[in-house]
Amino acid sequence: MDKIFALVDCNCFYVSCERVFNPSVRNKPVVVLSNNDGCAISRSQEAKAAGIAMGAPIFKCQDLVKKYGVEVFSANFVLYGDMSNRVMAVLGQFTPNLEVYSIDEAFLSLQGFEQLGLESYARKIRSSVYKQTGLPVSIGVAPTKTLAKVANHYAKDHPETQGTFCLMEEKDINHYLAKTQVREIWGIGKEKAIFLERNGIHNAFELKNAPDEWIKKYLTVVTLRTVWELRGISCLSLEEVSPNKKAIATTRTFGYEVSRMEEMEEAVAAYVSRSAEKLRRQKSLAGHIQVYVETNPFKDTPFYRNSAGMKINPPTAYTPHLIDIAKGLLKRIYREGLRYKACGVILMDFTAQTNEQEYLFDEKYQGSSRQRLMEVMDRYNRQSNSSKLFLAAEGLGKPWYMKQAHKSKRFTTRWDELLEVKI
DNA sequence: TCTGGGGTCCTAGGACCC
DNA sequence: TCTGGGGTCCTAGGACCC
Repeated sequence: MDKIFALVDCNCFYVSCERVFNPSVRNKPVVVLSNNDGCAISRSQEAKAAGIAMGAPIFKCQDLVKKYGVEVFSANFVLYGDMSNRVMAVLGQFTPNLEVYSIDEAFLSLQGFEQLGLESYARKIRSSVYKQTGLPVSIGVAPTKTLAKVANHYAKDHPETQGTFCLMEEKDINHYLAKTQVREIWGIGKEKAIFLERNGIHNAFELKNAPDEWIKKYLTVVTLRTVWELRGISCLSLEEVSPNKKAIATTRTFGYEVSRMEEMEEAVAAYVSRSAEKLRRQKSLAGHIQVYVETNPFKDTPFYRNSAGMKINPPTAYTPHLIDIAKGLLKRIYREGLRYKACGVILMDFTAQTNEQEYLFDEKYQGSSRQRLMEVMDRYNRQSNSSKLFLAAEGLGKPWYMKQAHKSKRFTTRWDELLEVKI
């Protein structure tokens, strides 16, 4: 039986989340900023129309913000993560086969639902998500994931579709592929688009008909899969169980430029802690750790970036041990007198927690009591939705912490931040 | 003054081995 | 003067995604 994929994608997700709890910004231009209140990473239609580009540094848009009365929010990922879970729960009511692809997107298998009418089923999904979460979504339906993306874009950009679009017939598919630029295809980025256009391939229909050998030779098997998907041959299947991560990174820019070693150490310790929490959540041990630091790349002063990594043998998920190693790595790359703008910690080479090996000689990090300590910290912080329990190495004040001047409340995950309705 | 963060996969090239 | 060939593993970097 032929496959049928639906791609459900939330419209300007972060902005829409803010609008659910703040009706006063519903018909206004709205942007949500990246960490540290840096760039615009989510924009309402009105903000796009006002000329605020995706990823634009907000300080460069102050004129537009003032002129159009743009409402500006700091990123509130706790809120967005919780809203995302709610959307996914609604989608789960409509199919047993669901892949959560990102915080604001999911692929659904609609195989077996044809007799209900794909068009009307998609409309039902869309209205249910809106009714139960307050979030608007667009839905594209097609025989492959890549074509579902095409259909989804069309639904999003054309109001007459009312947010849903099915692309199931060969004739329709060819028609819409001819109207799709190669750069808009899922999997074709800037570099590949330039290469394709230089070789006379401008739209998705032309790419669909390009010779396999030529694609494979110059654009690797990855793009060949994309081409097959455009032909309606499904190469990318539904990944219903999300596999464990192969790398876990915590990297941040600072609220201000940091020079002192002690502050750098605190930041590294804090980022190790965040990474190790995620590591333990997926029940893994890290066999390699990488630390990097960098100065502000936008300044005239010479840019410095350096990283150091180390094998961890035997692998561990014990935060104090990881912090010790990370601090040692930091010492190797830290240069006195520089002003650092960011640093990061990356854990990788994971093994399963059940394979934990005992230390033969070094007893400092050994023993089940250490593991229990981590379990207790994780459980408490998770249940209280906070990071009240943390290691002193992270520092108390965290003066280097990112700026978040326009942050909304955690309406859905904190009792003390619930939405108040005044009558 | 102010410029995000977190992932995956693939390839090329070097080191090393027999 | 002439100086093999094939395999694996690791790392860095590119390209892409949201």
